[in-house]
This record gives sequence, C-alpha cells and structure tokens, in this order.
Amino acid sequence: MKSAQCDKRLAILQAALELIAEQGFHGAPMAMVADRAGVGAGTIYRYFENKDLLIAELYSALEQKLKVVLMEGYLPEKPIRERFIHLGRALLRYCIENPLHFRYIEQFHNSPYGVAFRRDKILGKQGECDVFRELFDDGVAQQVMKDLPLVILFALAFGPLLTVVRDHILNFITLDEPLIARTVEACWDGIRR
Amino acid sequence: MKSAQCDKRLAILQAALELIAEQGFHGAPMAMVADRAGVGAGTIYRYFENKDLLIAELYSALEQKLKVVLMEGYLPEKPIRERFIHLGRALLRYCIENPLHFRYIEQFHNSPYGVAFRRDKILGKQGECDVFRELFDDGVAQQVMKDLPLVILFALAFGPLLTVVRDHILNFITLDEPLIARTVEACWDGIRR
DNA sequence: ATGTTCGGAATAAACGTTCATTCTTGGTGG
DNA sequence: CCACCAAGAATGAACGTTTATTCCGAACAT
Repeated sequence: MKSAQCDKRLAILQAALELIAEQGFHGAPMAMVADRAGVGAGTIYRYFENKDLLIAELYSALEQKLKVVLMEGYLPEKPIRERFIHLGRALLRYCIENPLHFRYIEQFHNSPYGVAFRRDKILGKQGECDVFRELFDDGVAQQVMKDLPLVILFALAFGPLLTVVRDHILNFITLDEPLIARTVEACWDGIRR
Repeated sequence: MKSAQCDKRLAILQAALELIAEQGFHGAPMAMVADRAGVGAGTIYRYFENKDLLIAELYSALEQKLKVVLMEGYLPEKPIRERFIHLGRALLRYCIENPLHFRYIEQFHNSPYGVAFRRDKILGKQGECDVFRELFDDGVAQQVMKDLPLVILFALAFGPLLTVVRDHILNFITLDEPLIARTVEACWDGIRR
C-alpha cells in the first residue's frame, strides 16, 4: 500500500520535529528518532538520504506551511498599516499554536544549516517570499515607514515578535489575544514614520 | 610562576571563544581547542573540570565584561529616554567591535545551557542585572513608556538590536554610527508611550 | 630529590550510516 | 481457495568515526 509508506515517512518527520524542537539537534540522534517514530533505525534511510537532508526537508515543509497560514485573509489592497498588523498577528498566533514548529525553525536558523539559507534569502534571488519585502518597499515608498534599510526594518518588526514568542514558549509570559494586538502595534510604532 | 598558569588558562578561554563563536559548539572539540591554545589535550582539564564548566565560565566572564562596558558613562540622573539611548548605542557598539563575544553569547543562549540561565535571570532572584529592569520600571511608572509587561518591553527594545547586530556580523548590512543612532531611536519609538 | 605541571596516546561512550537478513505483500498457477 | 514465490520494505546488530575524558611517563621548577 501507498498509505503505509506515507505513514512511516510522516512518523519519522514528526518524531524528528518533536525531538529537535525540544532538545536541539544534539538531543535527537537517529536512533532516538527511529525509536519515537516506531520504526527501525535503518528504515529512516529508505526515506531520507541522510540526517542533513531529513533536517532540510522538514524545514522546507514547515516554512511552506507558515507561508500559507500568513497569507490566509491577507488583503493586498488594504492600507499598509493594516497589512502589517495582519501579518504580525497571524505570525504570533501561528507560533503560539505551534510551538514545536517555531522552536524547530529557530533551531534551524541558529545552526550551520540555516546561515547559508538566510544568506540566499536576503541577498540572493529576491524572486519569492516577498510578501514582506513588497509590503516594506511599499511602506518606504509611500513614506508611511521610516526611511531605513530593509534589513533594519525587518529587524525592528520581527526581532520583537520572535523574542516575544520565545518568552511565551519558555513561560516567561503568557500571550493572550489583547496582548498580542498591543505588541504588534508597538512594533508598528517602531517602524512607522 | 603564576603568570605561566594564567597564560595557559587565558589561551584556553580565548581558543574556545574563537572556535565556538565561529563554528558553534559542534565545531569546537576539546582537541581542537587545545590545539589552538597551544596546549595538550589533557591540560585543559587541569584548569576546567569539564567542557560544560569551561563553556559556562567563559559565558560568565563575557557577560560580566559586557555589563561593565554598558555602565561606562551611564548617568542615572538623566531622563529615561537618554538613558535608554545610551544603553542601546553602547550595546550595539560593543557587539560590533567584539563580534566573537556576541556570537558566543548567542550560541550560549540558543543552547540547552542557556535556557536554565535565562529562566533564573528573568523569573528568579531579581537582585541583579537590574540596570535595565530599573530603567524600564521607571519608564512605566513615569508613564513615558507603554504600559506593557516588562518582558514585552525587553523584547521590543532588545529584539531589534540583537537582530541588527546579527545581520551586521553576517554582512547583510553595514552599521555605521549614524545608522546605529537611528536604529536605537526607532527602538525607542517602539517602547515609548 | 621531590613535588607539580604538562602532553598526547589510550579509553570508552555515542554517533551516523550500512548491510545481511527477515518480514510483508500482492500476484500467479494449480 | 490455497500454496507458493518473487520483490520490495523493514530491521537492528555491526562498523568506523568522532568525541570528551583519563592517565601515566616526561619535563620542569624548587
């Protein structure tokens, strides 16, 4: 059957997600991933060439899913401020509801894997991922955002959001819907002219 | 002699700092640290009980040094805005001039070691480190800052700063003095009422 | 001579990966 | 309907490498 194969593949991805998100890359040896997925150690290599590719593939899947969620209900014709607030809130909500996804993506970014990835994203082909780039370019052009380099605006917007999510997941604070709204609006104050 | 011992000790710390900052914890096996420090592999264990303690001690030293630098020229009697700008600028300057220190501290925070550390810092004994806490408490009390939980204000202030330093070190952008000033002021916009 | 420090080969544990073997399955001939 | 079989999937013990740590003889200072 096809579904049986898919089951195992998904089980492996899920096990890797949980272990790596919770314990980091070191805390997730292949044997442990196999164990949690309920498969033999060698089975993983039937679905993924090696550990690096498993990690990269999982990252791509999560990134893809996040992108989809962010675009849900995004209206490009609304004013820039509203578009930003929408994206910020959606991002916070998604990360809070999927802490494992968030933690995994963070682990990935803070690893040797992630650096090359981000370098390509920011400097290389700017063809995609550009809901954000477009929004910020618009914002600067229309003079509703500060006239700062794109990278700085990104930092002002997402630096606080990701920090806040980290703190929420580590139980340093509890984010509810009103607090989310106020936080995103504070971020807007940082970038708006 | 005392200085000979101190030399080796410092050489080991410096070697660990460089390797871990540049390559992460994985890229810094003890044998390599010993090599770069110009000592035998076993010698490290005369100065540090094990790798974990070496890592923790190095972190404490860097944190201590950073704290001292931030307090240089800090005037508690100045207005809150000025105090914040001073701290922000000093932080950016220090991290840019000492990228290895910054990278090491980041590596530490994003590792199993760092989490317990931060938990103690934020939730536990609030007796120290409190230049920031005091400043933000004041800011909220005097109503010049937004009435948000301390953790959120911290995120709004330092999230962007640390992100920006990361981007600078990775060569995504080049921070000069004017850009530093404008970035810190944008952060202030995020937290001010 | 004697006590202290050093070095790097030796050690044991842990890791990613492989591979010879076993198990499962779906089709085929009787 | 059953017995059989080829072929793909799954397994986990075994392997080679890498790691932190130990240990003992050499080098040095006193």
